[in-house]
Amino acid sequence: MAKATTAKISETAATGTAPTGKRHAIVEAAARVFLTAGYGPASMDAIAAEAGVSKQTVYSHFGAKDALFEAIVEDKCQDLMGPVRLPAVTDGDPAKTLGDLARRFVAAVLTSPNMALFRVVVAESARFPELAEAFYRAGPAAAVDNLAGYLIELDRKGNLAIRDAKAAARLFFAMLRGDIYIRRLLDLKPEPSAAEKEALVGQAVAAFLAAHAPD
Amino acid sequence: MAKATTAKISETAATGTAPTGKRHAIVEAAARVFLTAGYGPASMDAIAAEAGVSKQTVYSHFGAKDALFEAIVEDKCQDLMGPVRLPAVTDGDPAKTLGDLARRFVAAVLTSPNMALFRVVVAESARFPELAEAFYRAGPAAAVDNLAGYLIELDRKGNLAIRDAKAAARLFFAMLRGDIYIRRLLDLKPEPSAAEKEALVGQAVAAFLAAHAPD
DNA sequence: GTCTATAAAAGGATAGAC
DNA sequence: GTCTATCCTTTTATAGAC
Repeated sequence: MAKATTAKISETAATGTAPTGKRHAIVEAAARVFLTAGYGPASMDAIAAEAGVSKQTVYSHFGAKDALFEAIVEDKCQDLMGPVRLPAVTDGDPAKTLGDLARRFVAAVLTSPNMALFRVVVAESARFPELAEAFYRAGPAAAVDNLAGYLIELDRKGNLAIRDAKAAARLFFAMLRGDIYIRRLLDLKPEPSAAEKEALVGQAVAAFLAAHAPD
Repeated sequence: MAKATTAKISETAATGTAPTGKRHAIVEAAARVFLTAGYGPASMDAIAAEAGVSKQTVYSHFGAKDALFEAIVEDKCQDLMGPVRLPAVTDGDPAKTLGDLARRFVAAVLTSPNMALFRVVVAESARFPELAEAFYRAGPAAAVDNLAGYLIELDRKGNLAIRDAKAAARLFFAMLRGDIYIRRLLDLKPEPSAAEKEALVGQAVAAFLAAHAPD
């Protein structure tokens, strides 16, 4: 409750609306509320309270509830694919490279915040089609494109036999999602343990390599 | 608007609340509204209007909104796994048997009504955990159990090398869901064409057989 | 820019007549 | 059992003072 009288330190920075620090607080609070409660049940009052500001301040910054929601989701979509990207140079053992990628994929994707984001985007896909599109492009599609490039390379080298690189990449990630992805979506299971993740990775990589063995 | 004066024909049938025909109308209307709009936005007024009855009649039959929702979802969960079940005798070619199962799976699961059901169950998994559990058991889990039995049989006969039957069955269905399942969840794609389904089936069955080839 | 009220509407649930 | 009319809470959004 104790409030500093003059906390206006860094406000002449950005171009448009100055990030007074309150704007940041609103964004973080809105993310928490939207991702735990969902779009409908998340009230602007709850968001304002969580951010420690008045409701009018929220409206001053974002105008309306749907605009705030869009801002939050688009923001979260930014760092979806960060961890799930192959390194620039991939000259090692394909099994190891794919295993590393798979490990990063399950570690990032099955995370609770990530599942919460996906859940709310799915739930609101009818009302916010652009967000569904943005999520898919920033997440699954980006991952597929990234891997497909590597698979073409492996095919060229003769390490694997890949007919349709994108189809193969999709299959790879589908195997990695596995059944756990469904259970995570339905909130039936907590984040998998390290052992479970490793089992998932091992099964998927082995199956993928067997399915695309050369000759 | 024209209403028959005496439409009470079959009401002394069931045990508890008599299915006057209006109850059935309410169930069908509620299913439509809940599955298209989602739980929150689906208003009891809209359901009553869609069913052509008064709101009080809806409350007389189901008591509250959440009870109605549970009744609808549990009802829809009944016929989830109907098509996706192996026949009693499975003595043919494993590739063909698996292909048939896969075809029925994608035909049933990727259906719009089915996706709508899954979407709403996912969205409300926090508020209705029992429904999420019921859905998983009636759908994915039942499919896995059913297939796992057949896979054990194939392993015994030496047709395939299956270490963990349930894990293998989960992998099979995960491959079948593929990337399209995500796009369908996000409402980015309509129901896949026959050719797309066949491609999905072919890819999954081939990969599965390769991954579990004996020797 | 930020706050404290307040307006205006929607929706879940109930009362009481028939 | 069914309907019409109503209550009451919640929630989005705005008005006006500082």
